[in-house]
Amino acid sequence: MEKTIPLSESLEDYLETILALQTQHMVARSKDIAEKLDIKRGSVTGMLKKLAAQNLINYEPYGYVTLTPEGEKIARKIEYRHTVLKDFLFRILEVDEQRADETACRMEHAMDSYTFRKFVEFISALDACPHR
Amino acid sequence: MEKTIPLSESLEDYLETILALQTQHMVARSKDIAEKLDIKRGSVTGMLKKLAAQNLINYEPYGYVTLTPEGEKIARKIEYRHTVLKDFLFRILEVDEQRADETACRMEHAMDSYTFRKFVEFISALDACPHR
DNA sequence: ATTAATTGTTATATATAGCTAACTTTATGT
DNA sequence: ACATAAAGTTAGCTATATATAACAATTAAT
Repeated sequence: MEKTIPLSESLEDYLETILALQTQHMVARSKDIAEKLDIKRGSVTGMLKKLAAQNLINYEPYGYVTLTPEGEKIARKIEYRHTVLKDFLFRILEVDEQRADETACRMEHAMDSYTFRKFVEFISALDACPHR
Repeated sequence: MEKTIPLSESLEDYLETILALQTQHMVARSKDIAEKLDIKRGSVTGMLKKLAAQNLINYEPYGYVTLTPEGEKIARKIEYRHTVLKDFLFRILEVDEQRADETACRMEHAMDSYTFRKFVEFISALDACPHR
């Protein structure tokens, strides 16, 4: 049983970004991670090592980065939250898309799983309600 | 025009806590701030200096702490967000109160003012809707 | 195949925010 | 008033996450 240290927001963002890049290009390159997160290349290396140390990514120096199954699980969770939150902000609150995206990015780390589940139920109920 | 450096989440939490203590006891004591935030006394001093340096609190070594008008303005904003978010989580999502409180604590820093305004409008509309 | 450009890494430095432990100041109890 | 307790401060340490700049490896171009 590997102890599951809760990940920092930063590390969660890295996983989410790696998933997105992997989806587009099969693998993630350090440079692209840096660009997406608006972080310098040099800083990325250290974070990749941390993720690798926790078995969340496959990382070899100078190699491509891919998610391990555990890493992908977490990344998909964050990605899902991002999608749901952005949809709420954009479609329901009618916030402009860029702002919705940025705000979702921050909010996605703030809810525990239980609360998030309740939130999803709430949105479903809302969408099912014909009176709006 | 003082440049308004955006405050860190931590500093916002300090202001919010100081407001709460000030409301209860007229002034805030370092020890009580430490307790509320679950942070050691020693750590609080440094943060109070930062807040004082930005003119958000009145701070004299060994003295009581109070909010300046600017500090109070920010503190009330955060407090309001906390209230609204907690209410949403507790009353609407039906998350238990403690969890609602903790989650509100994290979410209150994640929304920009515009998005939050939209959120408040949304909740008002929701409460006004008789079909639920 | 060399050279040049790009990408990745390393080492060092910075900022934030926390802790501990020793110390100082202020407040309390008798 | 004096001793003790409580509160506040300080200095030094830690961890996280970033940046910069020099260097190494890889890739691309001719």
